Amino acid sequence: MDDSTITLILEGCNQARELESNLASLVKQPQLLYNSCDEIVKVFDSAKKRLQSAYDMPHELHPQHIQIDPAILQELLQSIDAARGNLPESSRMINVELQQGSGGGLHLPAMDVTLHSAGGASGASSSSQRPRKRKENMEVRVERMAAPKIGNTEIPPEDGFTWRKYGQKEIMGSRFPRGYFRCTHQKLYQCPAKKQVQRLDDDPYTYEVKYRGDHTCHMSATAPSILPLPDITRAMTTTTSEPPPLTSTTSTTTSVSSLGRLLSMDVSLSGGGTSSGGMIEVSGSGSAGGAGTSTGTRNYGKEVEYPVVDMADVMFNTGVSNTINSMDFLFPSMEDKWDSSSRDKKDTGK
DNA sequence: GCTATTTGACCTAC
DNA sequence: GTAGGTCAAATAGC
Repeated sequence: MDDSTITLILEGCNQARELESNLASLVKQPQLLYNSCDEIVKVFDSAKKRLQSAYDMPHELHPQHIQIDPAILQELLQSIDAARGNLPESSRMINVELQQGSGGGLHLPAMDVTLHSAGGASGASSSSQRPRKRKENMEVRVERMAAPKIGNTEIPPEDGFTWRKYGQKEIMGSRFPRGYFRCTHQKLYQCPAKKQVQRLDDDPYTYEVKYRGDHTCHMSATAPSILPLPDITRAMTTTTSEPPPLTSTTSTTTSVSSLGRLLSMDVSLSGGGTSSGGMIEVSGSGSAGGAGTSTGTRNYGKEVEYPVVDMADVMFNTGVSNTINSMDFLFPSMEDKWDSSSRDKKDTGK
């Protein structure tokens, strides 16, 4: 390997570290943050090209996939939605590919995500249920998640939030009952987020999860952990899973695509596309939708921590980082989260 | 004792 | 009137 390539890589690492050290201030300046990311990507991209030509590497390596806390992904999508702005309806399709991994760390199940406005009159419901007018014009997000095929398949898939079950009901025409959950922090932070979890009749190993309302618990200064958008690297792990099928999307110019490149995942805006297994499909005119995130969560009292990788790890897809770096200052500690949780007293006085 | 889950009853949109 | 959604008392687990 020639020295110039190594120099280039080191330069990229330096820029990444610089970005890391300035991240706290850059989060308030999205444009600068974008530029910094773009510069780093360019440097690594250049190094990659040199390696490709020098070692006769295939020009398109198998994309390695980063697993993202779905909650963080939601926030990412929220930002994407905001960035998308006035794009025509037909251009609002965003495809994000999630790969069900087999390596270490928390591996999130492949899932389909569909966003649509609950108040939208034109959007025909995918279900046969009659439309039900909501009291609040809340956005409804529908996700499909794979249930564990071993162990307790009754446990809904982890999604990065803490939920409290408040009801379960047999649904007409469905073999499985529907579970009703609301955010654990509903009382403490008036968080309106709710979700419904139901197993599919035709596929008991798949859950359909409907999310209503946005998490506001993270907006409180004392709220449990939530990550600002740029912190998505916090919740990413790399995986050496099987090469996925290529996504067929037509990119349009947007910061999203660069962000996707940065994250080594396929993120693009397209004028169409289909949703298939493992594909996240976002459509509709989302507003302030998008739930918050957390770096860890409890599910039925069990906490799961999301592994962390360095940005350089992300870029090189090494997935070998085991260091908790200085980015930590950006994130509320799990201790804080638990302190908050412990303050979430039982809802009394009903 | 505190918190989460279960589950029958009740409320509400359609 | 019916089905979906929510409440809240009872219960379980730590």
